[in-house]
Amino acid sequence: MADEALSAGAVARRLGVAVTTLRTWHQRYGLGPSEHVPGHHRRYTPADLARLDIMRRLTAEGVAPAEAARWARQAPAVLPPGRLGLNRRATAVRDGGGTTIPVGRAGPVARGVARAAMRLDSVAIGAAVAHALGADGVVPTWDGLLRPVLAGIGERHAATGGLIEVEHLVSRCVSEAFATVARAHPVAGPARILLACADEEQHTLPLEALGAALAEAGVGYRMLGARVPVAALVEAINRTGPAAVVLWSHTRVTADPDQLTAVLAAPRRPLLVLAAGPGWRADTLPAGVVRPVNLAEAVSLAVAVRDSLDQSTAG
Amino acid sequence: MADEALSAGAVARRLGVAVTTLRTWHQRYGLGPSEHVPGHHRRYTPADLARLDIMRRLTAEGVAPAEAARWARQAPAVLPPGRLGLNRRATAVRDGGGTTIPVGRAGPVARGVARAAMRLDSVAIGAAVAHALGADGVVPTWDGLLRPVLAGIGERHAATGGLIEVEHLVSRCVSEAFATVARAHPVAGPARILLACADEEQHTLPLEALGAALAEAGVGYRMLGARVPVAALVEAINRTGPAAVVLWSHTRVTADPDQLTAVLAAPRRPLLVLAAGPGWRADTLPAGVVRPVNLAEAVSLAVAVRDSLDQSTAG
DNA sequence: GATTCGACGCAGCAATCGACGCAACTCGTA
DNA sequence: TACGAGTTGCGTCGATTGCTGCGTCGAATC
Repeated sequence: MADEALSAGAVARRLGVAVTTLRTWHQRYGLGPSEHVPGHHRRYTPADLARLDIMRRLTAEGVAPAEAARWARQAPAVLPPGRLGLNRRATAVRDGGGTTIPVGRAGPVARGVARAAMRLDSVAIGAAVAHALGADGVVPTWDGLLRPVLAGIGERHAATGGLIEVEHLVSRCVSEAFATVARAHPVAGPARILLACADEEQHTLPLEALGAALAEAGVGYRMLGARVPVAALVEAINRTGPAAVVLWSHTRVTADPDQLTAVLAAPRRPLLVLAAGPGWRADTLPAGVVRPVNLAEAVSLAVAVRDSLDQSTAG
Repeated sequence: MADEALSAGAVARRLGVAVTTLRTWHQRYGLGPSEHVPGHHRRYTPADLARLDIMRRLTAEGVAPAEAARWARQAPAVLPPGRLGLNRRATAVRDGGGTTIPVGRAGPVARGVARAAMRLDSVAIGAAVAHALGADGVVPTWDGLLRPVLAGIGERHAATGGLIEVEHLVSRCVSEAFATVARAHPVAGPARILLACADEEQHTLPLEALGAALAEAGVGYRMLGARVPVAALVEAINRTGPAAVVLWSHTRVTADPDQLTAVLAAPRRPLLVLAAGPGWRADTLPAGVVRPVNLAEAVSLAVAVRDSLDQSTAG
């Protein structure tokens, strides 16, 4: 029970900064004990300590102190990437065979989309996807409907070599649906999140899903699209100074960690760098890069960044 | 006191222009912070930001920067995002260069799109393109606006090697706009036209333009998308029995005439086979293949096929 | 008596300042 | 068709500004 309240000296020693700095942070950035009577000693609760720890970590990573403080002040400890378990088990429904796409137990809607895809019926695909997006939202639709269908097509394609036209057709329809969602949710503020594919990477759909989810959540973003060379990515970062950068890599060959290193070494280093997609290997990622396991996790991280204002130096 | 005043860098990042440009605008057009002591840092108030936003919006609409600045300077600081005057050039103002995309004499709207593209401002691009599509229709917009801009980007990309991210961004925006057009014109009848890229061909945009134009004309079509192998194309033809097939090839390497031969040899041979795109060479095309020189020609051919078909079945 | 408080000052460094120049685009003219 | 004039965005350079961490000092707190 000794963690009730820490004195300023104890906190300073624990964080590795001077006591005076702690006072400065309190005065300049409002980053102090939540309950403090002027003139009396500061007593830091564990929550205050967590805030200060975020501040310390961000400044250690090169984020400008004022910005780091803003981030730390309004962060309800979002940095630990918690597991958002959502393995929803569906009831085992048997469905007929024929020339279809394996969708596993993704439900009847997925099966319907798969059949429409085999018919090359883009109207039906678009209608079904749009309806699902409107009814369930982007993230559930992606996880529960689109990813299973696309995975099924991919599986089939890998096994038989055919079905390429089906894959393209579904991709286009899904892409259109995402674009419609994004257009239906215009975002007022400036775009603080940059979405880009890794170099040579041409799978844009997951990034578009993320974009649609962000638009749904009211977060502005900039989408660079497929095959972004490192130089172009760094230039875009310098030009627009995003708070977060999401780099998507679908396969291992496009997941060159040097791209992430280049992003981290940019003059205007983003607050948050996300390495998304199955291509990245966790053990080769440079320090300071977060690897979301989920669309949902990527969205929540990006939403958390939204509230951080820019103004790198002006206080 | 946090968001009262923005630094120059923060404003530049928010607008998507370089910091030096901001200073230039201040010096040349008097478009700077209302209270600024020479030698001291510039602090932009929300009102100043609103002025700059007017400047940004006007330039994105194609207004010459000097004129846009004049407009923004004497704006009552509170101009909601209403539609301002359209692309009418009042006085003969010379329009300069800078780091832009050459659009030739394609008009102020093209220049506005080019400027917005350089700023990676997808919202402005999408709005301008959507407005042009709605006002002028697909074919004129493609020939008069989109193709010049895209050609300018391509030229510049070929010359300098950069600008890839701009190219992707514009492509995506245009693609979304086409999709929106297609969705706004639902076609009742069956899809009799099949649109496909040649094998290994990945430029989809011209095909999407054709699709949007067909939708606008009330002609149903099926879009297969990029990189369609010959086998997949033939199978799709057999499965759906289209009256016309459009095969797009952008570069010469993807324009293998054997693909056209295979289409002509399909069990359900289409009434009309179009070899579209600059990749095809007229002297190597098999007999029975038509080569449209234009988007307009492709559209009119497709419309003709539809009409003749309707006559034969319904008459 | 040890520690912390608020206030103040100082040195290092990143961002910005003003000035200047360059390259590129458009347009009028020869 | 070629070329010069007018515009425009932005990179560069040396100087300046202002943010940042921390030390110091007299008074107050524990």
